[in-house]
Amino acid sequence: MLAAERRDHLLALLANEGKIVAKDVAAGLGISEDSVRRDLRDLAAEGLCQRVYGGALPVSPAVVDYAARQAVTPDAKQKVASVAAGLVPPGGVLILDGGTTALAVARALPKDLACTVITHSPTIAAALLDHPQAEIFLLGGRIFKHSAVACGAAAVEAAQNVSADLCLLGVTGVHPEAGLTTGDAEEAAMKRALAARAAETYVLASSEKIGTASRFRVLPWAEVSGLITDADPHDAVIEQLKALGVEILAAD
Amino acid sequence: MLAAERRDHLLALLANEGKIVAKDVAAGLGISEDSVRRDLRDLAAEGLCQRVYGGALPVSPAVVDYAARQAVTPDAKQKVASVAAGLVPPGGVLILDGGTTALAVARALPKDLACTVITHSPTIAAALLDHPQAEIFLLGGRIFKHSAVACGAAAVEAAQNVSADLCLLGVTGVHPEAGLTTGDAEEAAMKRALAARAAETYVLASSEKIGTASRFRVLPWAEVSGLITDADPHDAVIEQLKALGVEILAAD
DNA sequence: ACGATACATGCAGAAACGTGCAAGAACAGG
DNA sequence: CCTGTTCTTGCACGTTTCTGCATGTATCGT
Repeated sequence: MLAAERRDHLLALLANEGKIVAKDVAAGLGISEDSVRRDLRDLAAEGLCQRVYGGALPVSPAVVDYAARQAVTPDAKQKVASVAAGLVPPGGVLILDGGTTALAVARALPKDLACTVITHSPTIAAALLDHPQAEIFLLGGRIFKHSAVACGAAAVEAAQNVSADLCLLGVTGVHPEAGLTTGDAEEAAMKRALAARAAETYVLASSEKIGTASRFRVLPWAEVSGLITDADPHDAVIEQLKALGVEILAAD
Repeated sequence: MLAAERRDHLLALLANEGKIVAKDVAAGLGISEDSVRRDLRDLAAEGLCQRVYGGALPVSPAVVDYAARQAVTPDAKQKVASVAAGLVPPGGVLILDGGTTALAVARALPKDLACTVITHSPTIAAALLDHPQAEIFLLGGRIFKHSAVACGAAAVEAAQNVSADLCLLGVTGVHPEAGLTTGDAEEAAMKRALAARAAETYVLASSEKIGTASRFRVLPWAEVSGLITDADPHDAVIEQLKALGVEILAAD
């Protein structure tokens, strides 16, 4: 059995049965559990399944979204979001990325702040509906289900027509050499397009992302104004970033 | 049964029944009460449920509401939405307007329907995230807070670049002479732009809108394929519309 | 106040996990 | 055809996580 064939088999299984039990699949196909686990790990990295103890489950944006809406935002993200929200001046124009941290920023914006928010996330646009003074501009395009944001050519094109004072970007990896990274190429391109349209770009990264890198680069450090994080300011990685000239905004 | 699966099961149970009794679940799934209690403890820690003696309850009434909102949708809109959802063929391209009735349509679409939905409503885009087979295309633009949809020049321009088989339009007034009307000029223009991009246009209108007119005209009857409503087919206004050549799809 | 039930905690066996390693297959270049 | 490289795969190992049970404590209903 070819590796790619196995991969398809797993995805089909996931679609048909709604779950994968590593042990059963290994026994069924006559291969080792290690291979199954490796495949699942890869699929999960690509956002095609959700890895859980014992196997995998389908990525369920509904559940994620549902959980994100109801769950108390983790403390770290909350702190980062508060600091980020403080960067937005009255009357300012903000480009806000998608993702849970950015959503926390949207919620952290003062309810009566008169500003303009440009976003490619329908979730964030919806969250800002109860900010009566905020002008919301939505960037359209094909919705990328994994992270629930508009991506692709149309979205990038739409982004070309806006300009902003500040861009707040969420990423999955923050690494001194690799720069800012994320797990999907389309998303990386979109974030790049957003950052290019703002005078200043600040990155939102809770501490667990510091020192890690994902597959696709978003931006090098030269194009980033600063990093907003709850990580220890004396952390080795943070110190390295400071040496690179990155402004560090501590959230704690 | 996977641990994560069990967790989902608990959340689903919570949403559907509004409560969880640890003992019953343990017996039902054939696992120890300890495991159930541990899961509930974890879920509570994440803010996804409220732990109580003997089991758990939803964190807030809003949670049950979220799952049950489908049912909570006024009956009339629900019926209209069901009929409308039935018009969408597998593989079809649908333009879906904003508004509560259209939202009901989005929810009424079969979860595994492979179709493309084009919308200018971030709310509807978000609601469609849990339709894994649906391709979502979001039309961007300035968000009109009143109805939470993208409107204005940018949105109309974005609409020019798409084409669809079917357009489902919500309106506030349905009148034999006035045609379809709504309360805002920008919205009316946007709806017009959407209808122009689809081969067929059907209007969603629960009975209370029949025979009324708002300030701004959306479309004349000549450009509408049909009307989906729960109003009595023998209603005087409905009869008039039939005479005008409007196809009436009764929802009851 | 009492018994019954639910609970948290610690513990131990089992299962799943990640990692390093080596054997083998696939492949490119000479 | 041979050789070196890369990638895949299964195995072994130590580690982490899960689960059910036992224990003692807290809470509930009567």
